[in-house]
Amino acid sequence: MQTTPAATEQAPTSADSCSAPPPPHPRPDGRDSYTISEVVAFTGLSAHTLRWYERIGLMSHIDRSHTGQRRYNNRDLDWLGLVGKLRLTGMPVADMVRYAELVREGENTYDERRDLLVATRHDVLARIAELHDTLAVLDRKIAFYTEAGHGHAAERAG
Amino acid sequence: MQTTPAATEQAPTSADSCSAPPPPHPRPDGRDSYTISEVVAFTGLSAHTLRWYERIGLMSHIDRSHTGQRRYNNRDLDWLGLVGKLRLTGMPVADMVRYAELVREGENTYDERRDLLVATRHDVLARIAELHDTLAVLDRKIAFYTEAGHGHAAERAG
DNA sequence: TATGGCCTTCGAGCGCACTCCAGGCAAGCC
DNA sequence: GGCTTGCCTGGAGTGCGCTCGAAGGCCATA
Repeated sequence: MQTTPAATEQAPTSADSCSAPPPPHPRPDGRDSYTISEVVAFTGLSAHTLRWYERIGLMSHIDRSHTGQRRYNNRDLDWLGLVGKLRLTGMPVADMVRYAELVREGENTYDERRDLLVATRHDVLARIAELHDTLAVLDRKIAFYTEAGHGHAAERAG
Repeated sequence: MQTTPAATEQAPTSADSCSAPPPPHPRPDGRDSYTISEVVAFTGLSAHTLRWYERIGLMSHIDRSHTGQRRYNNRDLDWLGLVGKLRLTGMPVADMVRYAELVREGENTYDERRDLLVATRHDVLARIAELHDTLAVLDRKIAFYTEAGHGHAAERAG
């Protein structure tokens, strides 16, 4: 954020709020049991994806109704929230599965879990730095095109 | 960077410097013609990828030696630098190809190019914000595990 | 009873961004 | 000439993260 010389941070345009759909997480009300379609609504993930997460061990087995249907609880939703965040960092699903396994193994994996999160944290910092770099490049190019549009087209830009 | 209460920024561990290979861009010396393998060394991309970029129109046709081998020039390297940055933003290759086409079409596409870059800039800001969010989550969890490791394991964390 | 809707499982398919292979040519060196 | 190295081409293959389809179960409402 601080590396951007050009362009004050104007209020999000409509196009902007489009690009980031309003958080599909209106979240629970007071219950602790949700059907898969409710979780779809909360998380924005597809039912297929939710079932797939369970199959690959990214989620522990979900409670079932007497008819065998999945009933997600608030802890499951919390977990999905974390998974969503980790996904944003670009962490491979396999690594998230690893973390999930550590959680299932119990408290004696605290150290390993911490290490994993710390490593992820470093990655995130690195990605943020990269993005700031990129932002600087974009700002230079945008400035160029803005200049050029204002009349005197001069040097050529990629 | 500013959202991190826990964990002082210790010197990168060896594992860390591994995860981010030192910039594979020692860049040119004084020439303006490079073989594909030199470009591989500069960019860290594979020769396969470089040829593929050309095939799909992400790079304009590269000069050839009298024997038909590719000879990249400094402008090509600059372009690859930009492509590398855009790639970091998660921009799809197809969009980059679109931008490349605009560049090839000439100066009358300045406005459209600018629009595209501005849109990308918004995306980048959004991603940075997401990553800061994620960082906050990671820091909370890391703090929890650090606490817990120091003796009193209490509440349970995901 | 039947219709619709949402659920189940298993397994195949898809889109993206590469990645690799087979087969071949040209140049340089012994 | 023979060998190696480096590059060429077109096209097939890979890995990831979903995404979808087929075939069927359960159950509420008409």
